[in-house]
Amino acid sequence: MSIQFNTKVDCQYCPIRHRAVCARCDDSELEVLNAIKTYRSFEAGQPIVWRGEPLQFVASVVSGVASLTKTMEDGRTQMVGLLLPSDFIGRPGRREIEFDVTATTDVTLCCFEYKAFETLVNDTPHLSQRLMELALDELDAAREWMLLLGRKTAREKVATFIEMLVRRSKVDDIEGNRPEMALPLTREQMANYLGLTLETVSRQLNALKKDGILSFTDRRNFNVTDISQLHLETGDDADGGVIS
Amino acid sequence: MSIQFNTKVDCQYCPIRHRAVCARCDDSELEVLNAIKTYRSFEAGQPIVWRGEPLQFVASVVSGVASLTKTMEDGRTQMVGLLLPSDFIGRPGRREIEFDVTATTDVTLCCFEYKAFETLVNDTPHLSQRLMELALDELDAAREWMLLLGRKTAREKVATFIEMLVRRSKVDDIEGNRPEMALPLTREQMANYLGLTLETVSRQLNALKKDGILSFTDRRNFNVTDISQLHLETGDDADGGVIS
DNA sequence: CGCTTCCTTGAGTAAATTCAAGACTTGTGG
DNA sequence: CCACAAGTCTTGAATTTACTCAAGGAAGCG
Repeated sequence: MSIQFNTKVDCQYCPIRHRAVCARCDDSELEVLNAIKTYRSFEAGQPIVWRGEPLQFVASVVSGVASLTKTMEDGRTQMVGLLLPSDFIGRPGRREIEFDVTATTDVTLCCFEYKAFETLVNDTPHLSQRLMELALDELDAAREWMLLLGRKTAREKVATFIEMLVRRSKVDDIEGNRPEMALPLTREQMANYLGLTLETVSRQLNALKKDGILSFTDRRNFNVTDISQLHLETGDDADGGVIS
Repeated sequence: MSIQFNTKVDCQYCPIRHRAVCARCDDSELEVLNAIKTYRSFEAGQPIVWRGEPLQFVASVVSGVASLTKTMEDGRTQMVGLLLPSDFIGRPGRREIEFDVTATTDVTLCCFEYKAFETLVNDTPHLSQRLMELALDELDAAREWMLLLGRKTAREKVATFIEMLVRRSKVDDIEGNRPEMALPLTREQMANYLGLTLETVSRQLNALKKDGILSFTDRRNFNVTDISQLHLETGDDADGGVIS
């Protein structure tokens, strides 16, 4: 069994307070949200929503990582989104989604009953504005990923994925030296995100290790040993704009 | 010089009236839009907006086709969106975009000055709701394309592209028999949309012709001779749900 | 007519996949 | 504590798909 995390944290102390759907809400709006929110936990591997199934709730990811995946009839699958803390599940006016949402690590969600949330959105510009921002951010991210899927080499894909993990996780980390990080996905899941096979992902990760860009403490935990070289490997800039 | 098309058509008779950003507007709202709109035309190949350049206007595509493309430093390019009539350029709160917008055929846009439109959106729920719907539609389309780019074969990619053209253009056509259609993109542009090379696109189109699925009157104009087989070739269904 | 752009087709190549075998990790039960 | 199984990951060898390179044909435009 996974760690349960169903104790409601007051929004004031919520780690995703300033990035989630509630980011623009004032104190009184936050009180309303606080009153109707519930926490739910999912173990790694569990489904959160099935494709085509009507949403019972919408939710923000509080901790952990969830994935959005599309599957073809013959089993080929493509991950079309990765939900990290502060990301949102569910869209106004869309009761069904056309991909599966799955917990890839243990996940805690801050949930709102579908209908109640919809009503609230209609009365709360701060919420609907933020939902639009989140949707546009996702659209930008999806298009960035289209470039990766269509045009990048295997090595560039893997480097880009690692760089994205570093960028997104820094939000939660204390400034300064770069702590060890965990891969929230298996080789197979990374392959499905990057449009590769699991063998190719494995080979490329080990190549980045051999080249002194990453170092691994075990198969899932690593350090970036050369962040500027990592950036060069993404193909995103001719000359590596150093990140940190 | 291309055909100019700068005569303002009254919204009432506008071909995209019921699908564009104005779809939900009532008569009085339409009057306001009608007063501030202007038409602009672009010849095939002309840039409409450069990446990073502040938008002077937002616009709906009235006729023609425009493309959104991302380019890497070394010249690799990926088309991340295709704008057909009724599609919208520009998003609330985002004055800059991170891709180039280019006319791929002669294009006519229904334009609104950026600041004026933004003000109007804030006062008009019918507009902001519709903008959200359009953004979510684009997000769905982007994710569908991620599956194509990451997991489909060259043949499936080309078949999917043709099927999408047929589906989207039917909107404007009279019901019944399938009229001749034009490819709005060169082989190279299709390749950039599909994550292929232009040679591969050419080979796959000719293979679909050889297999009796398409027939060409010239290089840019074709008929779908076997729509249900075309659907089978997209890989989207194990057994082809017949479309028409 | 000549130029340019677009498209086709062939031959050889390369990047990533497929297939296969085995190693490491973790948890379960003897 | 060890054996065993399941899941995950690595590595090698052969294969395949799409790419690259190259040449030439067709269409459009001055």
